[in-house]
Formats: sequence, structure tokens, C-alpha cells
Amino acid sequence: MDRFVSTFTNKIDAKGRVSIPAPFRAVLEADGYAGGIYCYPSLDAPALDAGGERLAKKIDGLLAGLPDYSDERDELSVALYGDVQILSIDGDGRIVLPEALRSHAGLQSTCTFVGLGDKFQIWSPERFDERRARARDKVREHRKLFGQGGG
Amino acid sequence: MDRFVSTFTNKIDAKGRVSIPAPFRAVLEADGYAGGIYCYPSLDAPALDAGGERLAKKIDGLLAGLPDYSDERDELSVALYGDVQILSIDGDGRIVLPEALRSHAGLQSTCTFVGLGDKFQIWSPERFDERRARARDKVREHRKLFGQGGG
DNA sequence: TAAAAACCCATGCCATCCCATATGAACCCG
DNA sequence: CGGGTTCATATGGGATGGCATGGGTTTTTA
Repeated sequence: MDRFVSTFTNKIDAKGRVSIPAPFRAVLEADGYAGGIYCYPSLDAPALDAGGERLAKKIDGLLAGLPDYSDERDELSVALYGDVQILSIDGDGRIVLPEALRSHAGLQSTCTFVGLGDKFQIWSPERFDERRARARDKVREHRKLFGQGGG
Repeated sequence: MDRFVSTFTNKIDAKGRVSIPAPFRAVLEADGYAGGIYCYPSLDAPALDAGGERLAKKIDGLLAGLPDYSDERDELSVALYGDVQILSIDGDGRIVLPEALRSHAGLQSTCTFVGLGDKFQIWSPERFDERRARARDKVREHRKLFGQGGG
């Protein structure tokens, strides 16, 4: 089990804590858990992206190609590192979502964890439903193009 | 945890003191803390660059690539070393920002620490918000080039 | 001697840790 | 096959310690 799959909806308590779904925790540990998960606002969705060491290495990889002390590197670093928060997991498998992240994703009393393979996203359940509906529509369109094939 | 990651906004008190975020202090110590941090005006932004021993070594590395006694080396040395200040950290994890540095970054009563991996920057919160928005746009462009990466 | 810097201490908030409970699923046993 | 039990997970709340922040005091420097 080494990929984030499926979706789970958990409660956010009065302290802003939320349990990470146990299957996701298992993936994080297998991934080389180093004290916390990396979490940042998704660039093109009202949601949060999150992951473990594998995700961190991917971010490093993006910057590795750019020369030190260039304008470009600094700008990219700001977005890639500056927006990232390291959220530590407590003994009960919970994280605390800071206000900045909660407001970006519009999170209130519950949130939905969505597995995306190498990383997962955290959505407000309502917004995720909308998005899922849209995604289904897109699949239908594609099916018409591809012909009456898959179910 | 060996990189500067995430952003923190702290207050500058009446004496010009400001707490370095605890996670950054941890990185500095792991980096081989030698009595103070290196801090200088960013070359291309209204902010301050800062870091520990790793940052100092990187600057040395940049200069090492240039021939001794060349005009280019002299110019770069002045640019990189000339405005560097060593700021000592007091027992409570605070530094004092000298007037010259504060004015370059336009700092008043609060400042934002921005982790950039090997170093971090110190911004006025307002200016940083603008920069962050621009940086996100840039990442969106780049992501198309890199493919689905650190999204 | 005045100003500034370094040092020490006090405080309040927030994050973390620890423990308790409920719910549901898996398992075992009859 | 059915009932009971045990365990893992999710969730809630209290207690503790770290951290940011403010203020006072001593030491250094111009």
C-alpha cells in the first residue's frame, strides 16, 4: 500500500484538529515519515495539497534545475516553499489546520480527504461534490468522443 | 527537518527586536549555528535575505567560480558581502534588526519570515502578499512546462 | 554620562500531549 | 450461522509545556 487512494470525510473539532484517515497515515509512514506532512494551498482549486517525503522531494526537484540566486529561483521558491506548512501529526493521528489553510479551502466543520496517488487533497465536502459532478460530466463527454465503450 | 519552510509573521517590539520562528531556529542549529545569522538586503526585492552557515558557504561558492582580482569578482563580492550583517540571537531566540536593514525592507511593526529552503527572507507583510500572488502565477506557468509536479 | 546593546525574568496564549469515550468492523466461539 | 467480544479508529476534553512578547536591569560603548 503505497499510494493515496479513495476519499474520507472527517470532522474538524473546536481546536481545528482533524484525523488523517488511517489508510493515508499508513502511506505516509511507508513513505518515510519525518515528523510532519507537507501541506499548501492548491494552485488551481479551492483545496489543499498534502503529502509526505515523496512530495517534498518533488518540490525540490522543481527547483534543482534553476541557478542559485537568480530572480526566477527566488520567485518560484516563494510559491513552492513559502506557502508550504509542515503539519505535525499528534499521537492520535491528527493534524491542526491553520487558519490560512482553512480559509483557502473554505473549510468549516468537516473536510474531505481525496487520494491522488503521490499526494492527497483536502476539500470542503460541498465544494468537492460540485467538482466531482463536473468531473463526471467531463468523463461523459469524453466517452462520446471515444465511442460507446467503457462503463 | 533541515530546510527553511513555511511563513511566519511576528511582531517587532519597541526595541527593534523580533523573534525568529522556532522552526527556523531549529534549522539554524542543525546547520551549525555559530553565534549569529547572516542577513543582508535582497538584491532584487524589498526584503532581507538571511541564513546560517550553509548560506555563507553558498556565497563563498559563487565567488569561488570567478577569477581572483577580476572586476566581476570585486563587484560581486561587494554586492554579496558588503551589506551583510551578522545578527546575534539572544537567549529568547530574538534578533535586533538594524535601521539600515529595516528601511530596505520597509519594516514597521510586524515582519514575515519566508522559508526558501537554504535561506529565508524577511518581508513587510503587505509587500509579501503582493509578491506571493505574483509567485503563484509564475508557478502556474511553470507547472505547464514541468508537467504535473509540485502543483 | 547618556545611549544603546545584551541579559534576565514575567506572562499569556496556543500547540502538543495525554487520557477518556463512542462507533463500527473484524474476529472468535459457541 | 448467530451472538458476543475485542480491537482500531475517530472524536472530545483537560492539562502541560513551548513560544512569542513585553518590560526591567545590568553592561558596554561612544
